Amino acid sequence: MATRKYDQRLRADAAEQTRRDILDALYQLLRDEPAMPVSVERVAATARVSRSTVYTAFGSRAGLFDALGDELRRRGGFHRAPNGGNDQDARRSLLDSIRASVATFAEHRSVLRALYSMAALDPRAVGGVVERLGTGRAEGLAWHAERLAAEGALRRGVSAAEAAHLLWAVTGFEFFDQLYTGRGLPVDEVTELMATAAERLVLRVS
Amino acid sequence: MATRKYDQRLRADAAEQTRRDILDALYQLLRDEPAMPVSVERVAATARVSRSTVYTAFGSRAGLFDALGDELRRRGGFHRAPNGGNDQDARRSLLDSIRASVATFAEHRSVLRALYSMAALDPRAVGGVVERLGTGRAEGLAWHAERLAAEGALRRGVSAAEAAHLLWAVTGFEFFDQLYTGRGLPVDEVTELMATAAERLVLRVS
DNA sequence: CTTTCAGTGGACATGCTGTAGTTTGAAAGA
DNA sequence: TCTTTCAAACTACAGCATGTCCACTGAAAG
Repeated sequence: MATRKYDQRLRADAAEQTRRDILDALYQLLRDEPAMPVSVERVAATARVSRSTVYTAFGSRAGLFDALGDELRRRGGFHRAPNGGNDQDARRSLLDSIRASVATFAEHRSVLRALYSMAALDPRAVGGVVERLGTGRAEGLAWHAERLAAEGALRRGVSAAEAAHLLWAVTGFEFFDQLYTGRGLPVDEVTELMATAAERLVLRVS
Repeated sequence: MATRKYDQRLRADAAEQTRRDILDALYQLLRDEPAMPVSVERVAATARVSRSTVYTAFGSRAGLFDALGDELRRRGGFHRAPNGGNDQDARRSLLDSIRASVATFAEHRSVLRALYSMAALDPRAVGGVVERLGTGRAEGLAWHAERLAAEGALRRGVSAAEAAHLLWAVTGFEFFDQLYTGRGLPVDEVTELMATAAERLVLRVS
C-alpha cells in the first residue's frame, strides 16, 4: 500500500494538547468534587471533548486514571531516592524528603485519595500506577534505612528492616491523610507531626 | 380497615434469618474475592435469595453495606472506651486495647478494607457506618489520652491533644493495613510494631 | 377458612463502561 | 492545487449495574 511519509508536528501537538486537557479535566473533577463518582462522560464534557476521544486517547477508564497517576508521579515530589540529598547526612535527608512529600500530599490530596482508594478496591481500576508509586517509595525508604543504619543514626535495637517498616507506615499518604483529613489538622502541623513521628520511632536520641 | 392483630414469631424469626444470610453472603464475598466488585445480584445469589429481597430487607446497596459495618462494629473488639480496662493503669489499658483491635483488624481485614475504601470514595455508599466507627474510636482515644496525661504517663512536652492525634494515626485500621498488607508482615509482628509505635510516640520512657 | 406478609419474579427506567463503524476537517505531502 | 493521512466527533449497540413497581405465591397467624 506504499504509505506516504507523514511527519506530524502540529497535529501531534494538538493531540498531546487534548490529552492534557482530558487529564486536567479529570484532575479538576477529583479535586473539586471528591465525593462524586467520576464518569468518563463527565470527564469528557469537562474537557469539552467527546467520550470516544477519551477512549482513543487512553484506551479505557483505568488507562485514564493510570495516566493521571503517572503524571502526578513524574511531577510530584515523590522522589525519596538518591536524588538530591546526597550531600546531607542521613537524618537530615530523611526529614527533608518527608517534608517534601507532605507538601505534595497536601497539594493533591483529593486526587491521591481517590487513586489510592480505587486501587484498594480494585487494583486494575487504576492500571498499575499506585503499585508503581508504592514500589518506588519502598525502594527509597530502604535506601534511607540502610543509610541511617550505616551512620549509626538508628535507635538502639532497631534494625534497618524494622526502620523501613515503620517509616513506610509513618511517611505515607495514608498516614498523612489520617491526620490531615481524619483529624482536620493544618498542613504545617501535620508536617511536624510526621517528622516527629519518624524521629521518635526510628532515630537515635540526638 | 380494622387490621387484625398479628403477633409474629416464626415469621419474624425467618425474616431475621434471611437478613443474616444476606449479610453473611456479603461478608463471604468481600472476604473471598476482595478484588472483585460486589454486585447486589451476586450477594443475593450467594445468599440463595432473590435480588428484590435484598432491597426489601436493606433498602439499598448502601444500606446493606451499612448494616454489615454495624454488625462488625457490634461484634468486633472496637471498644477502646471505658469498657473493661478500668482497673488497669492507663498505659496497660492503651496497649491492651491496641492488641485487641489489631486482632479484629486482621480477622476482618478484607471486609474492613472494602468498607473504608468505599467510604473514602463516597461516604454515602456505605451509609454512615465508617463515620460512626471513626467517632467512636476518636472518643475512646481522647479518653485514653486524658487518662495518660492525668497519670503522668505521657512523654515530656506531649499534650493530651497531640497524643490523641498521634494515637489516632498509629492505632487505626489504615496504619495496621500499611504494615499487614503493604509490607506483608505477619499479624503478631504488626501487633508488636503498633504497640511499640504507640509507646515511642506518646509514652514516657519507663 | 381468611388475613397478613416475607419473599419471588418480571418489567422497566436510568446510567455506566466498552466496542465498532462512519464521517468530518484540517494538517501534511506531492 | 489536489490527494493522503489521521485526530476527533458522532452514532449505535451490547452488557451490566442500581433502583422502583407490581402482581403473585405460600406459609404462618388468627
